[in-house]
Amino acid sequence: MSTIADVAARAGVSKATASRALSGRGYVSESTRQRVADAADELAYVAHSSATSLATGRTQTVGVIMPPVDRWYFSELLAGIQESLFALDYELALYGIREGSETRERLFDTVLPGRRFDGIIAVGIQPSAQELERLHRSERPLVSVGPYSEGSSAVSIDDVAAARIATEHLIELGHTDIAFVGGSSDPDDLSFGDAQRVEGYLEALAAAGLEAIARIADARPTMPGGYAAAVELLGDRRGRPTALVGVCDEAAIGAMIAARRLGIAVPTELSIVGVDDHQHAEMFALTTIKQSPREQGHEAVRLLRQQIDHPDSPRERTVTASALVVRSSTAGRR
Amino acid sequence: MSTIADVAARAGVSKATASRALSGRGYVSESTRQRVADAADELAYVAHSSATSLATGRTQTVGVIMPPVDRWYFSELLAGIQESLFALDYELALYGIREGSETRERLFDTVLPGRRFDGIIAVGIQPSAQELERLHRSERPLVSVGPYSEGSSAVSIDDVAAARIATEHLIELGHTDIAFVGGSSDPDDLSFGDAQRVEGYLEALAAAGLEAIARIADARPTMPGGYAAAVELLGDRRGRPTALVGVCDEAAIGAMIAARRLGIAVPTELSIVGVDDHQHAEMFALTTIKQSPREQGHEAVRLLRQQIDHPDSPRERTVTASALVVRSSTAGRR
DNA sequence: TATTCGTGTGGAACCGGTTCCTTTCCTGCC
DNA sequence: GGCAGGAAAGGAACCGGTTCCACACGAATA
Repeated sequence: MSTIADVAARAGVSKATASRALSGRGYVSESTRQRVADAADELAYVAHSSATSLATGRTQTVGVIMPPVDRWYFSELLAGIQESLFALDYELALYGIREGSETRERLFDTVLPGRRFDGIIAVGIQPSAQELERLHRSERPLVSVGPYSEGSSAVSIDDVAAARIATEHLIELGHTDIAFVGGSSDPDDLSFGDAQRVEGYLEALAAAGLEAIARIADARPTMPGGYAAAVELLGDRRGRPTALVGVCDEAAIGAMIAARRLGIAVPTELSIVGVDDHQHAEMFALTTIKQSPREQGHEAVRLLRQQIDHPDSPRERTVTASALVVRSSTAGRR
Repeated sequence: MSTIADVAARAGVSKATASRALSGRGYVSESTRQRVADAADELAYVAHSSATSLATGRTQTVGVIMPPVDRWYFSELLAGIQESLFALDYELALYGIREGSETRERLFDTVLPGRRFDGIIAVGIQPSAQELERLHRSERPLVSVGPYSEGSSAVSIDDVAAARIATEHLIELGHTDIAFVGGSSDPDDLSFGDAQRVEGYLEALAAAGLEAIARIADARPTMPGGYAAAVELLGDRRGRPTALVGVCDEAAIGAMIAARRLGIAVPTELSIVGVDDHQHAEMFALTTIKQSPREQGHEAVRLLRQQIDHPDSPRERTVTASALVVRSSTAGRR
């Protein structure tokens, strides 16, 4: 591998001039710029990123901390972040995080401070006060996706509103027995956004004076999770709700499949609404609240770059809109 | 942020000694080692990774190139790679790649040579001869997952065998009209493994003298893809096959849902078998061929590390086993 | 007693870039 | 003709680590 000294020697100039010629900063005559460029080409020279970042203090790398990407939302979000970063010539260092593991500790204590990332994107993470302090002390821009904490930029969907809108849709259709699929008795099991959705569901019920009928079924936010919970919920013919809100589309689809197997017609006997507008929602004709995680990824990068380029610019919070998409999994109560 | 010079000054020793004390290499008396450790603690010192890698030539970073993680297989694989790398204290730099984009060119020409990765894991990528040459010239260990190319280690599933076993299972059950869901008329649309699966299907038919009945339905390897293809395939009551092989479980499940909607009973009227043992397979009682992408991720890292630590060790190829898991989506032909 | 050897430590070079500062040269203006 | 100022280029310092080498010291060996 050739170094800039090799390039300089070949072009007959000093390292300083070669560096200026290649970066385009500072005075270099057109003819030598060309000579240096040719020399670099011939040697297939590519700057050593560690050397560059040591000299400049910028790593051109963004650290991304997120839960396992096995849910559609996260994989889409990651894709969005990836696209934007690649376009801006930033590298993406990925850290998976399992809630409550000691890996988390190591991450915040050693890894993040050691790698001098130009910025950090934290997805669905509610950092502890101590962790937040460590992050802020490092003075590096931080954008969080999902939870919002004072002092850093954030992009979030209004999960409360999303679930509220979904629930209101059912109420408007005349339903008075509406269950929620995808809560959890153990709040640690619930990601931040999911907890907010439970709240939105409860809010809508309360606003309609229906708080007494609230029923929250424990379920992981996955298709099998929704399936299992719905089997239980719908098994009792008598006490069965006439409508369901899924914590996410996966859970809602799982519930829909369970209903079909139990011979319960959707939407005539049971209305179902989800949240996300998952790629499968259309195929199941699922009424849902549309989110665009990919665009949220783009937005997160935009906010981060804003802070990297203008460290003194104020922190921003983007709340992306949620729109009801009515398909045919919901109908008026008979 | 404090540097090793600060630590050395505080402990009253030279930079050299401080470095040795912290890394544990070379002679340092126990008492000074302790003093240095204390000083580092007090200053919350963490080594600057760019400086370290410039000095040592190792970056403690592995580059991972993979398709978008929107398929279960890839997200599981990524999780496996992530776990193993984190445990070994390596960073993971992620690059998404869309087939045939010019991003790919930039990746191989500039990004990969510039970042001095200690190793590279390429997933589902068939590098061109030129790309391969660039990678090898950089002398960095390369492990590919999926495709296998001479001169680098690889971990792959035997996709041909997997689809063959799946097809043979149906043949043994007496089926003689077996279609494949998830081919593509445009081979560029097909990832490497998917193309192999088509081949395995054809092989099994040929071995049973059934090559004449081969029918391959174009479909993206997703649930909606399988659904759409199956709707078309099963729409014609007369010419409809009695069994289907899905290119992956997602496609197979999509087909299963299509069958249900069309009122075709599974497995009595239609047998379906998939490949992967996706997390949803159990819920749909899908007979399938089990893969363990997460373990493949672990294995890829193991192979890579082997090459990083012992550059002269021979290249290895691990082919992970596939086992038929019989559930209740397949039955004998009536 | 002189030599060797194993420890412990510091100075300085080095990794490969970037950038500050200085010098030289040339053009334009008073 | 003298001087200011801008363009072009090189020398050297610097970023923050690691490591080679030299040196000092005490104990063991000849």
